[in-house]
Amino acid sequence: MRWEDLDSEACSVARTLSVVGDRWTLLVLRECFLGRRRFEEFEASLGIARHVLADRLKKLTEAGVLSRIAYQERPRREEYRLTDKGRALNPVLMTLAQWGDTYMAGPEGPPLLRVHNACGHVMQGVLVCSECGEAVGARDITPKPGPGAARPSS
Amino acid sequence: MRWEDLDSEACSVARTLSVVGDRWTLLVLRECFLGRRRFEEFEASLGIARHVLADRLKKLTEAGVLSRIAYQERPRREEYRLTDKGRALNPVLMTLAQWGDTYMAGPEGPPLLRVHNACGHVMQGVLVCSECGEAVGARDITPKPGPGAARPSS
DNA sequence: AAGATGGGTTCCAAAAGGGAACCTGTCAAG
DNA sequence: CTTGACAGGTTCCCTTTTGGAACCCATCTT
Repeated sequence: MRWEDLDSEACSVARTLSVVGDRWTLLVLRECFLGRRRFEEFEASLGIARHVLADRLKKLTEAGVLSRIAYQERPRREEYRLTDKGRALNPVLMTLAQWGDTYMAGPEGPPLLRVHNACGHVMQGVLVCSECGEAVGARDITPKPGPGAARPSS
Repeated sequence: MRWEDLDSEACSVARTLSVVGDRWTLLVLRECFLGRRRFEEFEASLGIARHVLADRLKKLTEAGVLSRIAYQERPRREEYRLTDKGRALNPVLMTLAQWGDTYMAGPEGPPLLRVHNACGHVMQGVLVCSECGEAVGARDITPKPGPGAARPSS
């Protein structure tokens, strides 16, 4: 299977990965959530090859996850900012970070904490059911075909 | 930067991606959460090259995300099951799936729905603050260095 | 005129991936 | 007792993607 074909799979995970499932893309997005916006900032903080970075930024922009916005004319310079669609990926980054906090941190503890602005505490994100509000684990849910299941090779 | 060096980055996202950040790994895990366990099942449902699948399963097993368990002797056959560490990745898969449901689904809607066993409703996972219980968005949190920040090249 | 800056593009060698064929135990059938 | 099937890999070859470094280009600054 080719990587670009993933977006036509009848699976939202696969479709999402067709956009962000690349080696570097999620790290670029991590930098975005930390406030990074400029090409050179991404390069310096990630150590990514420049042409790979250029390619990822282009693809993320085409996908509507980032937008290029000029921050000065003459010489024209553009920076990359998260769109709403991009900010909607925050839960993915948070859950990735929390798994790393739990399973990949050294004895000192996690490298980065998250403070909830509203309540002021260091927090963890907890995934709860939108309907009943209870926390949900892997075994608490049952998958069921949805309306978009088995699209007839559209 | 080399891919394997990611686990020594002072960032939990990077460390997590050093385990699951590969093109195929998250799709293998999706299959695990859907109940797939055997080599041939993974191959058939993913269309992945066999040696790549063998490599990913080996790496996930070494990382403690999957475990190999014999389901018959003579001939010895083994299957791959999620460990607790692996099941802890469920929030990552759920948030990926939900982003895809929102932004990548066709007009028909998402291909797969999730039913919460406890309350019986079709649900979305909502990320809430562990301290105050409020839903958290990208702009509601402020990162702050944690105890494991800037490890002195341990 | 000689840098410096920001944001890329080009080139080459090395690594990873796709596809198909081949290998290894074990059992079942003829 | 040879042939086939099954599960789970491994090998081989060729294409695509990376990593790394060099080069390009428009615009200020000295």
